Amino acid sequence: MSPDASILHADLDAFYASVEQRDDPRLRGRPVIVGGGVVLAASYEAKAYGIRSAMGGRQARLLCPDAVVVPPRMSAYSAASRAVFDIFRDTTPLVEGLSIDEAFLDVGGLRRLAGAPVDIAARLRRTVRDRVGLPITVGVARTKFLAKVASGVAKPDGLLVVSPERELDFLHPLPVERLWGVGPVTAARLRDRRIRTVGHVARLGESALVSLLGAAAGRHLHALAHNRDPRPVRVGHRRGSMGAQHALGLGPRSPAELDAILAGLVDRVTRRMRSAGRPGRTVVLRLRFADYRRATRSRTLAKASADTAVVLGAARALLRTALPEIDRRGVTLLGVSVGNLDGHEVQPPLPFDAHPGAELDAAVDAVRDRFGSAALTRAALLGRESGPEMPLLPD
DNA sequence: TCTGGGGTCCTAGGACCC
DNA sequence: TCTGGGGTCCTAGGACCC
Repeated sequence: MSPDASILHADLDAFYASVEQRDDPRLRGRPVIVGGGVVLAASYEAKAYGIRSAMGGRQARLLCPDAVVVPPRMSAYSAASRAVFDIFRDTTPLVEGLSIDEAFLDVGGLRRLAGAPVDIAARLRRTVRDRVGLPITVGVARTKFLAKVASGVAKPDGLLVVSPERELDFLHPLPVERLWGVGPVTAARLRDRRIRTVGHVARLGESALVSLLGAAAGRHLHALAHNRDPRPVRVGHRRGSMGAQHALGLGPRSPAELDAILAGLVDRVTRRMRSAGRPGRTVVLRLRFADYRRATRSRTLAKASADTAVVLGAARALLRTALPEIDRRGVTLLGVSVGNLDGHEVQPPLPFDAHPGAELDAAVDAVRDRFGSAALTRAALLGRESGPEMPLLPD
């Protein structure tokens, strides 16, 4: 890991809402909500009223009746994202995208060429503002995790560098919710133990955290609280699954309706898989019931496929098995995703007599059973010298 | 806070193999 | 006759992220 604070986390501010304000001057300076049923993004003017992403639309309008609600324009956001990522890649070849609106950039090797990380970050922010017209916040630190925390603290439209000698001073007073991987459930679990800040987490032993949160989460949190995060910025890693889903509302649905929706979802997913050249093996049916609890049903194909008919066949079989439960509980969301992209074909086990090494395996087992492993080793050594006619199995 | 759409990673049990 | 440990794959569920 570089001893320098040279990892940037660049994060567009209120991305969808900012694109809307950029493209329609009447929206600038006003509270803007993107998305109707649910808030996909809220401008900072709307956030001031307590509106957050993923909030119900009704609740949002109650908090701020004057907010302008606009439908999402995904293609405009994709285009803006591509333009911003082009600027990222002009800055450094080491760009790791995290989502449509944020990325890590490693600028460690660029000091002589492009200046100190803080100068590179400032220039990056200016360029994104000038060329794409969007506000972006950049955090700079020695580790990915800390760079992300820094950008979160610096938002909106900010720049924050955490120098290596001030890392824990910066980190420890922050609330635990700032740690990557601490959501509502984990935060509540920690709060019950009076653990409220990152500093409190750091003072806890790793084993205490592991027993509280499980092995992976406990070790992960312990490491982050001490700013131990050795992960490098990785270029060009590909996603492991692709999916599509559709929310349904509360009305009853006939099996024929569900089947039609399912076919539409599979068509969308397999089109994307084919255009990406990424066949997959594990078909997952995603369900949400009327009580908003979720369930998945999955099935793994012998061979990876991006074929509509093949994936639909598997999805239909899964839906059929779920129909009784859907009947009882009602369904409010249907989704299909395909994982195990590029997964290798699994060879079915060969029948005993077709297995090329089967006789040898049986002979080896027989020798071990009757004479022990020492005899087996001796036989193997002799076998190597004397060739395949060496009798392994005494009659 | 009454509910979108797209993902990631971890856990845990069972099957199966060596 | 009884007793092992380790590894992989599959399925299902859950927490979390943007």
